[in-house]
Amino acid sequence: MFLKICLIKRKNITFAENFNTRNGMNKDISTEEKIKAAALQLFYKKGYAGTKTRDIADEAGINIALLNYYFRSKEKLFEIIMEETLHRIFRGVSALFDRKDLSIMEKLEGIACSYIDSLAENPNLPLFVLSEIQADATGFVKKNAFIQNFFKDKFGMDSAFMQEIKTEFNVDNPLQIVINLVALSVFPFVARPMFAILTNMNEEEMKQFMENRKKLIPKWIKCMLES
Amino acid sequence: MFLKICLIKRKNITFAENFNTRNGMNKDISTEEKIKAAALQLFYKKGYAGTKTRDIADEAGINIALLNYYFRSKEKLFEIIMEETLHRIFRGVSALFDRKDLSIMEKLEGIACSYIDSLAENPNLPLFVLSEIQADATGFVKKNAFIQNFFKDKFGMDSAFMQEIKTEFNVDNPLQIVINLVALSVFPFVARPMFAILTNMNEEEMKQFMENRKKLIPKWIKCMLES
DNA sequence: CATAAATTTAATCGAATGATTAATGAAAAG
DNA sequence: CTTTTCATTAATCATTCGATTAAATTTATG
Repeated sequence: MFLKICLIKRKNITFAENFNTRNGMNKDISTEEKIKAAALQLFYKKGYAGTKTRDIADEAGINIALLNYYFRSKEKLFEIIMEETLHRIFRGVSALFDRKDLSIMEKLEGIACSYIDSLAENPNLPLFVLSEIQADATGFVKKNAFIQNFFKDKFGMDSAFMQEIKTEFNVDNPLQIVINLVALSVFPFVARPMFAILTNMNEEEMKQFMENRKKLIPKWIKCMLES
Repeated sequence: MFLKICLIKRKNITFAENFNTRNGMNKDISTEEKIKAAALQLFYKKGYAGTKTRDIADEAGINIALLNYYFRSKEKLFEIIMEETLHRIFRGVSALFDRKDLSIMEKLEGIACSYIDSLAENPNLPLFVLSEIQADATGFVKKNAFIQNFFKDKFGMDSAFMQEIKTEFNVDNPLQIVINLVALSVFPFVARPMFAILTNMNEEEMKQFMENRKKLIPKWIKCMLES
């Protein structure tokens, strides 16, 4: 009963309204956003099971009850964050692929750059997404069905992009190349925690290392395509 | 008190003795191994926090108390599995690197092959290791300090191998190449759950895809080194 | 066989965890 | 100013979870 009322209430108040009326013109971040920001950091680092609602509340500087007041449950909060995360990832790639003025090589370069830039800001993101899928693949598919269609559209065997690669270069399986591109861009971030331990690199060295790859990866991919 | 006695007791019985006397000549797998096997599968898939002792017990077909009888706690069991996992990973690479009869390219080829072969049998392994490090890097380092020295020995900037690469080929940072080798070999397994969802590949197609890479990766690496 | 030791089980304890309630404080509306 | 609505808190409930105990069963030993 309580929950039903609560949710109906909140439906009438969009975030924008709340933001402008209640808290008075961006004065400080809304509670809802504070919770989401805290939850995101913790989920990214410790995963769903490893993150406790009390930790989120502490990190956000609020009461546990507020978390449920705004998001109903830990699981719902998680779903929202996962969904926003996925959209953030795919939106960037999507925009790049819709541009008609870029050649294949330019698009490949663009992917590497945009991945590295955005992951530099969220280094824990890819490992978070991948391990949650590993933990519960069926649940993930059920909740994020859109992804399959998206991928089929852009990277399916008979998509424009894949056909172009196949004809322009003489490659058997373009999927191998696409995987390589993502591997070279994303893996250093996935392996970053281990990499940091092994190499004793500091923050700055690590950043420079990744930065260098933005120019190197397209070179490597090009030489794969032409070999 | 109970625990102390329990542990002291168990120290006098090595696994081999137990195996041959108690259960009579390999007749069936020892309880200890059954628990470890079940725990490994679950830890690999769901991570430390996501795996419940009751699930391990169910999977192994035993009582929860037995888990603590043999391993004292969930955490100790986890540490054992993590340690064995790490040793399994590094032992293979180590053996390869100690061979004097192989050229650099042969070693690089060997790494790709051995990674792909062993990960084909434990596809969930890399994501497990990497995400546990992400969840608690300091704890990991404390418990597995040997890794740092190992890596410094084999892949440190002034190790024989790295120096060889630097002189034989004209590469600025050999670490970039090593990371690429690992990325190309390991990433497909890390991304496997997502990859499976996106491409709708079945088990057999996936296996063939990975198998093909064993020959492709050395080719790609070679062309990176020579470009 | 009888006794001791090792293994296994059922029952349960205490702490942690997700969620809820009822009360309080703050802001908006009339 | 009063009333209503929304936001926040402290306290607490119900479950889950890791761990332990004491008893039962099995296996080894003299």
